[in-house]
Amino acid sequence: MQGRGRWFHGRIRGCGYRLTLPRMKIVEVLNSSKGHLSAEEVFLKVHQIYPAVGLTTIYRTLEMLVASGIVGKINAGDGKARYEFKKTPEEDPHFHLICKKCGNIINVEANKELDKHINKVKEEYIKNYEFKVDNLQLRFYGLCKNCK
Amino acid sequence: MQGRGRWFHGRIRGCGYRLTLPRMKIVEVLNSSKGHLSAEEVFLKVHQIYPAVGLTTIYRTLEMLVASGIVGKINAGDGKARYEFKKTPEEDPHFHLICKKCGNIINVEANKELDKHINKVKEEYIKNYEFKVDNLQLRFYGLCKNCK
DNA sequence: TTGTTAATGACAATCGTTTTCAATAAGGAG
DNA sequence: CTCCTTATTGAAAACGATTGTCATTAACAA
Repeated sequence: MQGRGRWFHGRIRGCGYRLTLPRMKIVEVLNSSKGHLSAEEVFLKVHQIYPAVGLTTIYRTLEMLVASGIVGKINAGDGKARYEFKKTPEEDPHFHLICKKCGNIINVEANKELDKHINKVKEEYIKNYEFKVDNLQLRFYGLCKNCK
Repeated sequence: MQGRGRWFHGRIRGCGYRLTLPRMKIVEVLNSSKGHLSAEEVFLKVHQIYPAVGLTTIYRTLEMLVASGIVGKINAGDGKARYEFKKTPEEDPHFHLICKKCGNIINVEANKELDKHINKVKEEYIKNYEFKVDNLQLRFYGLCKNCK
């Protein structure tokens, strides 16, 4: 990630946003964190390396990063949104296992076979319902290894 | 729905809840409404036929109905939960088309083929991640006919 | 009919998120 | 490098959906 430069810096500039200190710190934290973080979790982590940051800036920057396609946002249903850094600029289709108890979110690879079938019905829906599909989410709710 | 009695009355009693007037009115509204209603939309509709009702009761009753399996709850990501009445006591697997603009939710039938494949990967996840899957959601986000 | 207790409704409180606004800093023009 | 415009910032207040509190009411078992 150091070698060919950080793709997301260019992406931020390319989308017409300024490359500011708080933004760099926020992306840095997201980049070095595993899993899906809530806005407050991001705030706490950023605050450790850049105490001047405000929670408002976290929210605004996260929205900006989502709009730029650098960060994914998912709403698991517990009232707080969670954000995950995208490792690559390309779309990387994956699904989620969401633990009803601890709220933890696990990424799972998009099975080729399944992916094909989902895309088939997607085309059907576009035709039958005249619905323009931008993106889709497949989620499995239940109990994770630790919470069972 | 009149013929063999209202299955949900028995279900409510069976789950240990009392059959009260506000509850009957709320289920009546849900039963006769098409689509997915927010708590406030339910409140406004119930208020027309039973003005004494309070918003708090709407929320509490909706949660109770979800817990009883009479109503489905879905969180489309716009900050407000939506509720839909289940026509039958059995699970009726279906997916959702969610309009990013107007927030409208369209139910679509669960394609047999797709359903089979989803269940296959579900079994995989249960094995590979030791994750107990209770239920799943497949959503397609985009623009509906009217909003395109 | 009565007594117990769940359910109700008004109101306040909570929580995540957004808005407002004056102060600051990014980065293009010169 | 310096200046100037304008996006960005942080603190605080506002917001909207939902939940808690509590005294009053009504289900329904006895």
